[in-house]
Amino acid sequence: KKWIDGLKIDSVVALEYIKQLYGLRIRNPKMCDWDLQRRRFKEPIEQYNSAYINIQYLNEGRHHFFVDDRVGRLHTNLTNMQSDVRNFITWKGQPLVSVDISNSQPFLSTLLFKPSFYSTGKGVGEKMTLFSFSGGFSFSFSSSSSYSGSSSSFSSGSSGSRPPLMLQKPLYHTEKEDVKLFIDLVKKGQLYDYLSLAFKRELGVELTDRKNIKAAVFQVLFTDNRFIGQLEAAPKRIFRNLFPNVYDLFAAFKKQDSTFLPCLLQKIEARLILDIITKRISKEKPKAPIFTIHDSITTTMDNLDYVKQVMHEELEQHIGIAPNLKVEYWDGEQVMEKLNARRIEIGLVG
DNA sequence: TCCGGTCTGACAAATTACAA
DNA sequence: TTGTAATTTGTCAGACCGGA
Repeated sequence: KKWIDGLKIDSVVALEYIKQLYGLRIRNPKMCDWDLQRRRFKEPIEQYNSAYINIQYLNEGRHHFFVDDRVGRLHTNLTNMQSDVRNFITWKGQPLVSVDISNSQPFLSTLLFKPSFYSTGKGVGEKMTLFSFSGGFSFSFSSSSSYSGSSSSFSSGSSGSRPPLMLQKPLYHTEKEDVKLFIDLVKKGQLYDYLSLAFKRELGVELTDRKNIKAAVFQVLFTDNRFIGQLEAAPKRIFRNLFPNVYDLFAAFKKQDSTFLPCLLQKIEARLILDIITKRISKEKPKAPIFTIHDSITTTMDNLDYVKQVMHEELEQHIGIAPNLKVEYWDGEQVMEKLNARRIEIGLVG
Protein backbone atom coordinates (compact mmCIF):
# COMPACT_ATOMS: atom_id res chain seq x y z
CA LYS A 1 0.00 0.00 0.00
CA LYS A 2 1.04 3.49 -0.65
CA TRP A 3 0.36 4.40 2.96
CA ILE A 4 3.04 2.22 4.39
CA ASP A 5 5.72 4.91 4.44
CA GLY A 6 3.76 6.97 6.92
CA LEU A 7 3.95 4.23 9.50
CA LYS A 8 6.25 4.96 12.41
CA ILE A 9 7.00 2.82 15.38
CA ASP A 10 8.20 4.28 18.63
CA SER A 11 11.07 1.84 18.60
CA VAL A 12 12.66 3.06 21.81
CA VAL A 13 9.56 2.36 23.85
CA ALA A 14 8.68 -0.74 21.87
CA LEU A 15 12.11 -2.25 22.45
CA GLU A 16 11.86 -1.38 26.12
CA TYR A 17 8.50 -3.10 26.18
CA ILE A 18 9.69 -6.40 24.72
CA LYS A 19 12.77 -6.28 26.92
CA GLN A 20 10.65 -5.97 30.04
CA LEU A 21 8.30 -8.62 28.81
CA TYR A 22 11.24 -10.94 28.29
CA GLY A 23 12.52 -10.23 31.77
CA LEU A 24 9.13 -10.93 33.19
CA ARG A 25 8.88 -14.24 31.41
CA ILE A 26 12.26 -15.61 32.36
CA ARG A 27 11.65 -14.75 35.99
CA ASN A 28 8.15 -16.18 35.94
CA PRO A 29 7.96 -19.24 33.74
CA LYS A 30 4.23 -19.34 34.42
CA MET A 31 3.83 -16.15 32.43
CA CYS A 32 5.28 -17.68 29.30
CA ASP A 33 2.92 -18.27 26.42
CA TRP A 34 1.65 -21.77 26.04
CA ASP A 35 2.07 -23.57 22.76
CA LEU A 36 -1.05 -25.68 22.39
CA GLN A 37 0.17 -27.84 19.58
CA ARG A 38 3.48 -28.73 21.13
CA ARG A 39 2.11 -28.71 24.62
CA ARG A 40 4.98 -26.74 26.08
CA PHE A 41 5.94 -23.17 26.78
CA LYS A 42 7.35 -20.93 24.12
CA GLU A 43 10.89 -19.72 24.47
CA PRO A 44 10.91 -16.09 25.69
CA ILE A 45 14.17 -15.40 23.90
CA GLU A 46 12.74 -16.55 20.58
CA GLN A 47 9.71 -14.36 21.08
CA TYR A 48 11.92 -11.44 21.97
CA ASN A 49 14.06 -11.93 18.89
CA SER A 50 11.24 -12.12 16.41
CA ALA A 51 9.59 -9.07 17.94
CA TYR A 52 12.93 -7.27 17.80
CA ILE A 53 13.33 -8.05 14.12
CA ASN A 54 9.85 -6.84 13.32
CA ILE A 55 10.39 -3.58 15.18
CA GLN A 56 13.70 -2.92 13.48
CA TYR A 57 12.35 -3.70 10.03
CA LEU A 58 9.53 -1.25 10.40
CA ASN A 59 11.89 1.27 11.92
CA GLU A 60 14.36 1.01 9.07
CA GLY A 61 11.64 1.05 6.44
CA ARG A 62 12.41 -2.49 5.32
CA HIS A 63 8.91 -3.26 4.20
CA HIS A 64 7.70 -6.46 2.76
CA PHE A 65 4.44 -6.60 0.92
CA PHE A 66 3.29 -9.81 -0.62
CA VAL A 67 0.07 -11.44 -1.79
CA ASP A 68 0.37 -15.20 -1.74
CA ASP A 69 -1.06 -17.08 -4.66
CA ARG A 70 -2.57 -19.92 -2.72
CA VAL A 71 -5.21 -18.14 -0.69
CA GLY A 72 -4.65 -14.56 -1.78
CA ARG A 73 -3.86 -13.08 1.59
CA LEU A 74 -1.76 -9.96 1.90
CA HIS A 75 1.32 -10.37 4.07
CA THR A 76 3.13 -7.32 5.36
CA ASN A 77 5.27 -6.15 8.27
CA LEU A 78 2.04 -5.59 10.15
CA THR A 79 0.58 -9.04 9.64
CA ASN A 80 3.78 -10.55 10.91
CA MET A 81 4.01 -8.42 14.00
CA GLN A 82 3.04 -9.40 17.50
CA SER A 83 -0.27 -7.70 18.24
CA ASP A 84 1.00 -6.14 21.49
CA VAL A 85 3.83 -4.45 19.68
CA ARG A 86 1.54 -2.90 17.09
CA ASN A 87 0.34 -0.55 19.80
CA PHE A 88 3.51 1.48 19.42
CA ILE A 89 2.79 2.31 15.80
CA THR A 90 1.39 5.58 14.56
CA TRP A 91 0.72 6.99 11.12
CA LYS A 92 2.17 10.41 10.41
CA GLY A 93 1.93 11.16 14.08
CA GLN A 94 -1.70 10.15 14.33
CA PRO A 95 -2.85 7.30 16.52
CA LEU A 96 -4.32 4.28 14.80
CA VAL A 97 -7.35 2.15 15.41
CA SER A 98 -8.24 -1.24 13.99
CA VAL A 99 -11.60 -2.75 13.21
CA ASP A 100 -11.74 -6.51 13.11
CA ILE A 101 -14.39 -9.12 12.61
CA SER A 102 -14.91 -11.00 15.82
CA ASN A 103 -14.69 -14.75 15.42
CA SER A 104 -14.12 -14.19 11.78
CA GLN A 105 -13.71 -17.79 10.66
CA PRO A 106 -17.02 -18.97 12.11
CA PHE A 107 -18.63 -15.82 10.78
CA LEU A 108 -17.39 -16.49 7.26
CA SER A 109 -18.33 -20.14 7.56
CA THR A 110 -22.00 -19.24 7.81
CA LEU A 111 -21.81 -18.46 4.12
CA LEU A 112 -21.58 -22.20 3.50
CA PHE A 113 -25.12 -22.59 4.81
CA LYS A 114 -26.61 -20.35 2.15
CA PRO A 115 -28.06 -22.17 -0.85
CA SER A 116 -27.00 -19.31 -3.10
CA PHE A 117 -23.38 -20.12 -2.30
CA TYR A 118 -23.77 -23.29 -4.34
CA SER A 119 -25.38 -21.75 -7.36
CA THR A 120 -23.43 -22.48 -10.50
CA GLY A 121 -23.13 -20.50 -13.64
CA LYS A 122 -22.70 -16.91 -14.42
CA GLY A 123 -21.88 -15.72 -10.92
CA VAL A 124 -18.90 -13.68 -11.92
CA GLY A 125 -16.47 -11.44 -10.13
CA GLU A 126 -17.52 -10.45 -6.69
CA LYS A 127 -20.35 -12.89 -6.30
CA MET A 128 -19.70 -15.21 -3.40
CA THR A 129 -20.12 -18.71 -4.72
CA LEU A 130 -18.18 -21.88 -4.22
CA PHE A 131 -17.63 -21.98 -7.95
CA SER A 132 -15.98 -18.60 -7.97
CA PHE A 133 -13.45 -19.74 -5.39
CA SER A 134 -12.69 -23.23 -6.58
CA GLY A 135 -10.72 -22.26 -9.65
CA GLY A 136 -7.50 -21.59 -7.83
CA PHE A 137 -7.43 -24.81 -5.92
CA SER A 138 -5.24 -27.62 -7.04
CA PHE A 139 -6.93 -30.90 -6.61
CA SER A 140 -5.63 -33.10 -3.92
CA PHE A 141 -5.52 -36.68 -5.03
CA SER A 142 -2.60 -37.45 -2.81
CA SER A 143 -4.25 -40.55 -1.46
CA SER A 144 -4.69 -42.10 -4.87
CA SER A 145 -1.70 -40.68 -6.67
CA SER A 146 0.57 -43.13 -4.95
CA TYR A 147 -0.46 -45.91 -7.27
CA SER A 148 -1.61 -43.97 -10.29
CA GLY A 149 1.85 -42.62 -10.89
CA SER A 150 0.69 -40.51 -13.76
CA SER A 151 1.03 -36.77 -13.80
CA SER A 152 -2.66 -36.29 -14.38
CA SER A 153 -3.22 -35.24 -10.79
CA PHE A 154 -1.67 -31.85 -11.39
CA SER A 155 -4.31 -29.81 -13.08
CA SER A 156 -2.83 -26.77 -11.33
CA GLY A 157 -6.13 -25.06 -10.97
CA SER A 158 -7.41 -24.51 -14.43
CA SER A 159 -10.46 -22.31 -14.35
CA GLY A 160 -12.71 -24.89 -15.91
CA SER A 161 -12.26 -27.47 -13.19
CA ARG A 162 -14.98 -28.47 -10.82
CA PRO A 163 -14.59 -28.07 -7.08
CA PRO A 164 -13.08 -31.10 -5.36
CA LEU A 165 -16.28 -31.76 -3.55
CA MET A 166 -19.03 -34.18 -3.97
CA LEU A 167 -22.06 -32.57 -2.49
CA GLN A 168 -24.57 -34.97 -3.94
CA LYS A 169 -27.44 -33.64 -1.96
CA PRO A 170 -27.54 -30.38 -0.11
CA LEU A 171 -25.75 -30.62 3.20
CA TYR A 172 -26.63 -27.13 4.27
CA HIS A 173 -29.62 -27.87 6.44
CA THR A 174 -30.65 -24.38 7.31
CA GLU A 175 -33.81 -25.57 8.96
CA LYS A 176 -32.06 -27.75 11.52
CA GLU A 177 -32.07 -26.39 15.03
CA ASP A 178 -28.35 -26.68 15.63
CA VAL A 179 -27.56 -24.84 12.41
CA LYS A 180 -29.96 -22.07 13.37
CA LEU A 181 -28.41 -21.86 16.80
CA PHE A 182 -24.89 -21.75 15.38
CA ILE A 183 -25.72 -18.94 12.98
CA ASP A 184 -27.61 -17.08 15.67
CA LEU A 185 -24.71 -17.30 18.10
CA VAL A 186 -22.30 -16.07 15.47
CA LYS A 187 -24.65 -13.23 14.62
CA LYS A 188 -24.78 -12.15 18.23
CA GLY A 189 -21.08 -12.68 18.75
CA GLN A 190 -21.74 -15.17 21.51
CA LEU A 191 -20.34 -18.34 20.01
CA TYR A 192 -17.24 -18.33 22.17
CA ASP A 193 -19.23 -17.73 25.34
CA TYR A 194 -21.55 -20.55 24.50
CA LEU A 195 -18.71 -22.93 23.76
CA SER A 196 -16.89 -21.83 26.84
CA LEU A 197 -19.84 -22.86 29.00
CA ALA A 198 -20.25 -26.14 27.16
CA PHE A 199 -16.60 -27.07 27.55
CA LYS A 200 -16.71 -26.26 31.21
CA ARG A 201 -19.78 -28.40 31.65
CA GLU A 202 -18.53 -31.35 29.63
CA LEU A 203 -14.91 -31.40 30.56
CA GLY A 204 -15.16 -29.96 34.01
CA VAL A 205 -11.88 -28.21 33.44
CA GLU A 206 -11.17 -24.60 32.95
CA LEU A 207 -11.05 -24.07 29.26
CA THR A 208 -12.63 -20.71 29.59
CA ASP A 209 -9.57 -18.87 28.42
CA ARG A 210 -10.35 -17.03 25.20
CA LYS A 211 -7.28 -18.38 23.50
CA ASN A 212 -8.27 -21.94 24.23
CA ILE A 213 -11.76 -21.49 22.87
CA LYS A 214 -10.34 -20.03 19.73
CA ALA A 215 -7.96 -22.95 19.38
CA ALA A 216 -10.87 -25.34 19.79
CA VAL A 217 -12.83 -23.64 17.03
CA PHE A 218 -9.79 -23.83 14.79
CA GLN A 219 -9.54 -27.49 15.60
CA VAL A 220 -13.09 -28.04 14.38
CA LEU A 221 -12.58 -26.07 11.20
CA PHE A 222 -9.11 -27.10 10.18
CA THR A 223 -8.11 -30.52 11.38
CA ASP A 224 -8.50 -33.73 9.41
CA ASN A 225 -11.76 -35.59 9.90
CA ARG A 226 -9.87 -38.55 11.29
CA PHE A 227 -8.70 -36.46 14.18
CA ILE A 228 -11.64 -37.10 16.47
CA GLY A 229 -10.96 -39.97 18.83
CA GLN A 230 -7.82 -38.73 20.53
CA LEU A 231 -7.71 -37.22 23.95
CA GLU A 232 -6.74 -33.87 22.48
CA ALA A 233 -9.78 -33.89 20.22
CA ALA A 234 -12.19 -33.60 23.12
CA PRO A 235 -13.30 -30.06 22.20
CA LYS A 236 -13.98 -31.24 18.67
CA ARG A 237 -16.21 -34.05 19.93
CA ILE A 238 -18.14 -31.66 22.11
CA PHE A 239 -18.67 -29.36 19.17
CA ARG A 240 -19.91 -32.29 17.10
CA ASN A 241 -22.44 -33.17 19.77
CA LEU A 242 -23.65 -29.61 20.07
CA PHE A 243 -23.79 -28.83 16.35
CA PRO A 244 -24.03 -32.12 14.46
CA ASN A 245 -25.21 -30.67 11.16
CA VAL A 246 -22.71 -27.87 11.27
CA TYR A 247 -19.99 -30.38 11.93
CA ASP A 248 -21.14 -32.57 9.05
CA LEU A 249 -20.98 -29.75 6.58
CA PHE A 250 -17.47 -28.83 7.65
CA ALA A 251 -16.50 -32.48 7.45
CA ALA A 252 -17.88 -32.75 3.92
CA PHE A 253 -15.66 -29.88 2.86
CA LYS A 254 -12.64 -31.56 4.38
CA LYS A 255 -13.36 -35.05 3.20
CA GLN A 256 -10.96 -35.22 0.30
CA ASP A 257 -8.51 -32.66 1.52
CA SER A 258 -8.42 -31.30 5.03
CA THR A 259 -6.87 -28.07 3.82
CA PHE A 260 -9.75 -27.28 1.52
CA LEU A 261 -11.96 -25.64 4.13
CA PRO A 262 -9.26 -23.46 5.70
CA CYS A 263 -8.11 -22.35 2.27
CA LEU A 264 -11.64 -21.61 1.19
CA LEU A 265 -12.37 -19.51 4.26
CA GLN A 266 -9.14 -17.60 3.83
CA LYS A 267 -9.93 -16.96 0.19
CA ILE A 268 -13.34 -15.65 1.14
CA GLU A 269 -11.77 -13.42 3.75
CA ALA A 270 -9.15 -12.13 1.33
CA ARG A 271 -11.68 -11.30 -1.34
CA LEU A 272 -13.96 -9.50 1.08
CA ILE A 273 -11.24 -7.46 2.69
CA LEU A 274 -8.87 -6.87 -0.19
CA ASP A 275 -11.07 -6.90 -3.26
CA ILE A 276 -14.32 -5.54 -2.01
CA ILE A 277 -13.89 -3.44 1.10
CA THR A 278 -10.54 -1.76 0.58
CA LYS A 279 -11.32 -1.09 -3.07
CA ARG A 280 -14.52 0.64 -2.13
CA ILE A 281 -12.76 2.69 0.51
CA SER A 282 -9.98 3.81 -1.77
CA LYS A 283 -12.51 4.73 -4.38
CA GLU A 284 -14.80 6.66 -2.07
CA LYS A 285 -12.13 8.10 0.17
CA PRO A 286 -8.82 7.93 -1.63
CA LYS A 287 -7.12 9.92 1.09
CA ALA A 288 -8.06 7.59 3.93
CA PRO A 289 -5.05 5.53 5.00
CA ILE A 290 -5.93 1.89 5.48
CA PHE A 291 -3.89 -1.15 6.45
CA THR A 292 -5.22 -4.67 6.38
CA ILE A 293 -4.24 -7.41 8.79
CA HIS A 294 -6.02 -10.43 7.36
CA ASP A 295 -9.49 -9.96 8.81
CA SER A 296 -9.09 -6.47 10.15
CA ILE A 297 -8.60 -2.99 8.81
CA THR A 298 -6.58 -0.33 10.56
CA THR A 299 -7.01 3.36 10.00
CA THR A 300 -6.84 6.74 11.70
CA MET A 301 -9.38 8.00 14.20
CA ASP A 302 -11.14 10.34 11.81
CA ASN A 303 -11.86 7.49 9.41
CA LEU A 304 -12.96 4.98 12.03
CA ASP A 305 -16.69 5.42 11.68
CA TYR A 306 -16.54 5.39 7.93
CA VAL A 307 -14.41 2.22 7.75
CA LYS A 308 -16.64 0.53 10.25
CA GLN A 309 -19.70 1.39 8.25
CA VAL A 310 -18.25 0.11 4.99
CA MET A 311 -17.12 -3.13 6.60
CA HIS A 312 -20.50 -3.61 8.17
CA GLU A 313 -22.38 -2.98 4.95
CA GLU A 314 -20.23 -5.09 2.67
CA LEU A 315 -19.92 -8.00 5.05
CA GLU A 316 -23.61 -8.05 5.70
CA GLN A 317 -24.35 -7.93 2.02
CA HIS A 318 -21.95 -10.66 0.98
CA ILE A 319 -22.19 -13.03 3.93
CA GLY A 320 -25.83 -12.53 4.67
CA ILE A 321 -25.62 -11.72 8.35
CA ALA A 322 -24.33 -8.67 10.10
CA PRO A 323 -20.81 -8.96 11.51
CA ASN A 324 -19.71 -8.14 15.00
CA LEU A 325 -17.00 -5.58 14.61
CA LYS A 326 -14.45 -5.09 17.32
CA VAL A 327 -12.64 -1.79 17.62
CA GLU A 328 -9.15 -1.68 19.08
CA TYR A 329 -7.29 1.52 19.74
CA TRP A 330 -3.55 1.25 19.32
CA ASP A 331 -2.19 2.76 22.48
CA GLY A 332 1.40 2.12 23.43
CA GLU A 333 1.17 3.87 26.76
CA GLN A 334 -1.69 1.74 27.90
CA VAL A 335 0.08 -1.47 26.95
CA MET A 336 3.19 -0.31 28.73
CA GLU A 337 1.24 0.54 31.86
CA LYS A 338 -0.42 -2.82 31.84
CA LEU A 339 2.95 -4.52 31.70
CA ASN A 340 4.26 -2.40 34.54
CA ALA A 341 1.23 -3.28 36.60
CA ARG A 342 2.07 -6.93 36.19
CA ARG A 343 5.64 -6.32 37.15
CA ILE A 344 4.58 -4.56 40.30
CA GLU A 345 2.08 -7.31 40.99
CA ILE A 346 4.82 -9.89 41.25
CA GLY A 347 7.20 -7.56 43.00
CA LEU A 348 9.68 -7.06 40.26
CA VAL A 349 9.89 -3.33 40.47
CA GLY A 350 12.33 -1.74 42.78
C1' DT B 1 47.32 -43.76 -6.03
C1' DC B 2 44.06 -45.14 -2.54
C1' DC B 3 41.64 -44.65 1.73
C1' DG B 4 39.58 -42.54 5.54
C1' DG B 5 38.81 -38.45 8.10
C1' DT B 6 37.66 -33.53 8.26
C1' DC B 7 36.43 -29.16 6.73
C1' DT B 8 33.75 -26.02 3.70
C1' DG B 9 30.09 -23.95 1.06
C1' DA B 10 25.69 -24.36 -1.06
C1' DC B 11 21.28 -25.61 -0.72
C1' DA B 12 17.07 -27.91 1.36
C1' DA B 13 14.27 -29.09 5.12
C1' DA B 14 12.88 -28.65 9.68
C1' DT B 15 12.16 -25.59 13.59
C1' DT B 16 11.38 -21.24 15.97
C1' DA B 17 8.44 -17.24 16.20
C1' DC B 18 4.32 -14.22 14.47
C1' DA B 19 -0.62 -13.36 12.44
C1' DA B 20 -5.55 -14.84 11.30
C1' DT C 1 -5.05 -24.80 8.54
C1' DT C 2 -2.74 -20.97 5.71
C1' DG C 3 0.89 -17.55 5.14
C1' DT C 4 5.38 -14.68 6.57
C1' DA C 5 10.69 -14.24 8.38
C1' DA C 6 14.87 -15.93 10.62
C1' DT C 7 17.46 -19.61 12.43
C1' DT C 8 19.05 -24.20 12.96
C1' DT C 9 19.90 -28.61 11.33
C1' DG C 10 20.71 -31.91 7.63
C1' DT C 11 22.65 -33.37 3.25
C1' DC C 12 26.01 -33.69 -0.15
C1' DA C 13 29.65 -32.80 -3.22
C1' DG C 14 34.21 -31.16 -3.46
C1' DA C 15 38.72 -29.80 -1.42
C1' DC C 16 42.23 -30.90 1.57
C1' DC C 17 45.38 -33.63 4.44
C1' DG C 18 48.21 -37.35 6.08
C1' DG C 19 49.19 -42.37 6.34
C1' DA C 20 49.83 -46.54 3.86
